[in-house]
Amino acid sequence: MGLDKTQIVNAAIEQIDQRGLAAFSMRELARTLGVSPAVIYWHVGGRQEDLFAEVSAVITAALTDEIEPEQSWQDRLRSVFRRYRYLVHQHPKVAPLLGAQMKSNGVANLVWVETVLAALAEAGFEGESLRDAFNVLIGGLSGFVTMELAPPPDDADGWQQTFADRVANIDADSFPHTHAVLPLISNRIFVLRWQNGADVSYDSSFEMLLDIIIDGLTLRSQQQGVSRR
Amino acid sequence: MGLDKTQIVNAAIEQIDQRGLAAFSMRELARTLGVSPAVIYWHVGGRQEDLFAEVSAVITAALTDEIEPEQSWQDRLRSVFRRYRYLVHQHPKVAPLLGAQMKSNGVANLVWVETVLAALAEAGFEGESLRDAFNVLIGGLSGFVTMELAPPPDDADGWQQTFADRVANIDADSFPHTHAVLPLISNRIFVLRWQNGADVSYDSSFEMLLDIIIDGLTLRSQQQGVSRR
DNA sequence: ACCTGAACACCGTTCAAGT
DNA sequence: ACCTGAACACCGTTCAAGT
Repeated sequence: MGLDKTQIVNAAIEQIDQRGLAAFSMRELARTLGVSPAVIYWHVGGRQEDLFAEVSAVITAALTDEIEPEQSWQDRLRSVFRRYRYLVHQHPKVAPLLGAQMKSNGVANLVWVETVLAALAEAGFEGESLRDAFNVLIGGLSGFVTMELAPPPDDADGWQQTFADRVANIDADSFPHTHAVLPLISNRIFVLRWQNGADVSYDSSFEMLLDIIIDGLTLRSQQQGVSRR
Repeated sequence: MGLDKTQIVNAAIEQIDQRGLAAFSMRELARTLGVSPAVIYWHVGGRQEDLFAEVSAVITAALTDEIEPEQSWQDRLRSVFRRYRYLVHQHPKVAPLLGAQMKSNGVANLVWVETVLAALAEAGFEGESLRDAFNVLIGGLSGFVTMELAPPPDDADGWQQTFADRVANIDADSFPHTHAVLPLISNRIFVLRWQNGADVSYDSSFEMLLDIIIDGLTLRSQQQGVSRR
């Protein structure tokens, strides 16, 4: 009675949550499981990527829970993408796997795809614009979460401090607009920050993007509807 | 007369372009430069992350070229994000560095930030909504490009074929909406694809997202303008 | 200032062999 | 079916020493 794929995947998630993706290692994982490295390969398939795909699948498994079919298509989309963000925030250090590796996001669950496509079909999208609307949602919103949770470097050298200082000393003559709003944006906009979305809230920015996209899709679905008649 | 930081960074870009980010190695880079590994550390700073940051900086250096100040703020934003996408597409395999690593996207150039903030200020954004508008643009649009160019696994095993087959055989009863539009979406939407944006065009999806965001910001800037008077 | 060589402490992955 | 042990071919990074 020994190891189990589920246990291995859970241990991997735990290890990533703690030490981060960059520090993850198959051998270290084997060590914490008290087992020879080869065991992991035996249970999970030939490559590290297979394990990462499993990790992604586990984290996104609960994506479509709590979707109520009687809601409007807009509200269903809101729910499912808010939930995506919520689930990834439970494991912020896994985020790059979901956003920036195709084997992982290819595994993602079909119920999710079906839910989004059903909502868009109900809205009246079809053909190429259905495809585009789908990609707008996933690319824009999952993309946002990926950027939001992009991992900072390990701060062995004092990178955070150095970068914070650089930001604080941005030249007012060369970059007047930036300088003028520095207290407002410092460490709180994507390019000028030394902490990520695990430490600084991007809630209101995400909500604004979500609103803009849903509104934009609503508008375009009506145009579609009109042109079909 | 020897090596130079610029040469090292360029060689690194070339190596990533060819073999991909996963296969990148400091030692291999040293080998192709005909030099001891230690040399790279001497020229570029103590860690691989420093080299990657330089790579990112080079690729995004030309971001704000060709911006014409007499254009409307909407058109300037369109230009700069289309150009972002264009530049990253020149080096698709570097994309994860820009989207999913903070040290890299922290380095990104201040002229870019200034350009975006200036456009948003002209639109009438201020305070928290300025911050959100900025994050909506970078998070949504750069995030889209990151997802679009998420690298597929090396196809040593026949992952592409396997996945393509899985998609082709999606069950019509369990996933009716997905099944109904399969020919349209197969390999062309983010979750159901085995190639990425380097091989399959996402132009129209990106343009739709760009339109939606600019339109949404225009609307919200007018509401801001009204409330200020 | 720039480079070499060697060393340290690791990796991922495979494979024969054990039970 | 599940696991061990050892092996192969690598890594990133540092440091003394050379010119």
